[in-house]
Amino acid sequence: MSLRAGLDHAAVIQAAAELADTKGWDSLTLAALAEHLNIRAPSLYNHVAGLEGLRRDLAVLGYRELGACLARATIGKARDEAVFALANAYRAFARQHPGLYVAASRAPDPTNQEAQTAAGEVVEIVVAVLAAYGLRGDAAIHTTRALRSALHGFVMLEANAGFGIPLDLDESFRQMVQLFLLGLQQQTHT
Amino acid sequence: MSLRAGLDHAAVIQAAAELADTKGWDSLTLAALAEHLNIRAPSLYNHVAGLEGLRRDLAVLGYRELGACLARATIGKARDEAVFALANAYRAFARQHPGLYVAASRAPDPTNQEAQTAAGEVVEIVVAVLAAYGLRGDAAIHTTRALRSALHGFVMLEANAGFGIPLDLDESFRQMVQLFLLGLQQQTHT
DNA sequence: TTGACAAAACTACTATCATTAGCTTATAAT
DNA sequence: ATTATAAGCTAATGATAGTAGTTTTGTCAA
Repeated sequence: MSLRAGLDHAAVIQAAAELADTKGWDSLTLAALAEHLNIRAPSLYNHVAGLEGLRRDLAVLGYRELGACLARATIGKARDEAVFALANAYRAFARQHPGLYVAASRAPDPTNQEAQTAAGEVVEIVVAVLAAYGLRGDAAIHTTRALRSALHGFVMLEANAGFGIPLDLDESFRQMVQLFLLGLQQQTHT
Repeated sequence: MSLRAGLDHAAVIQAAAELADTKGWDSLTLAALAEHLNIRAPSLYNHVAGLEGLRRDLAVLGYRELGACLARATIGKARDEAVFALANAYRAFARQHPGLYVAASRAPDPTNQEAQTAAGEVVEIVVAVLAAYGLRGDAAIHTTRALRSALHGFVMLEANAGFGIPLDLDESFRQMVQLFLLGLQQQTHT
């Protein structure tokens, strides 16, 4: 075993993701991360561009993992079945990776091509699922935004205990997706 | 003019709201607030219970102002007209008061009756608007959660520049509310 | 095998911020 | 006028991010 920690960029980001998921996004500090990795805080600057850089890099990991999760869930499915699978996978990801999800809910760095691509792929999956309803062009974008808003809003409110009343959240989520699908059906009918 | 600043709790919270709205939620620090008020940071502890207490108190102001805003917008309206008015007022509030909105999107302090009441009144307005569609009991709660999720998700994504593509956001928002109403109509038909 | 180089880690330091403790003084009620 | 309270203050501590400069280690080529 070497005396040096032997970290690289990926290992640091991975450790940061674990820390954010277990201790919370707000508790992800360079000091805590350094302690977790058994190095001194300034050594982290060899791998990430400060706290902001760490958060940006974590966002990219978040886009990728969320995208992979959604792709896995929707493969081989279509229309309502695909939408339900997408929605459930989205919510499951946010619950299993609360810190990484928050990281991924930040806007991708406009100057970073990798970030743009990874974030774009998440959107593409939603667009692809909705394409089965005949949505194209602007209509596809508007509807994608609606679905994303509902999913994002729900998981954020859930994570923040924003729903006060103790009524089954699983059922609320199912009904929300169902409501979206009913509306979609009506909209594409006309 | 007195030598003493003569602040009280309300004035401090009000100043904090302005600071959060103009400089951003993350820039709301006790140091910045104290400077803005021309006092020293420790003096703030005469009015609020630290940074966390300030945020909790700001949340209460947020619930109240948001509730008043929504009530004003929906008074004298019913059904689809009321839902559109509510949604537009909700989004307008989040845009005009980005800091206060973030404060209000935190869960109300369970030990603070005032916070619970203020937050509850916001939910009550949404429930009341949806009551016109014959929703009662659990169904009303599920549907309220769906609408809140969509609204919250949209305004948060909008505030974080989360919608990458440069396509008219006003139109996206209108279509999202329309989609919700179409679904609602279908759901309550059966 | 050895030696040089780049990377990874370190120490030491500064600045900002939240927070506590304890002191001072303005103000308002008596 | 006196006094009690509350609003402000200074001073100090501890956590954190970040910078500068140094040491050390692993690797790779001579």
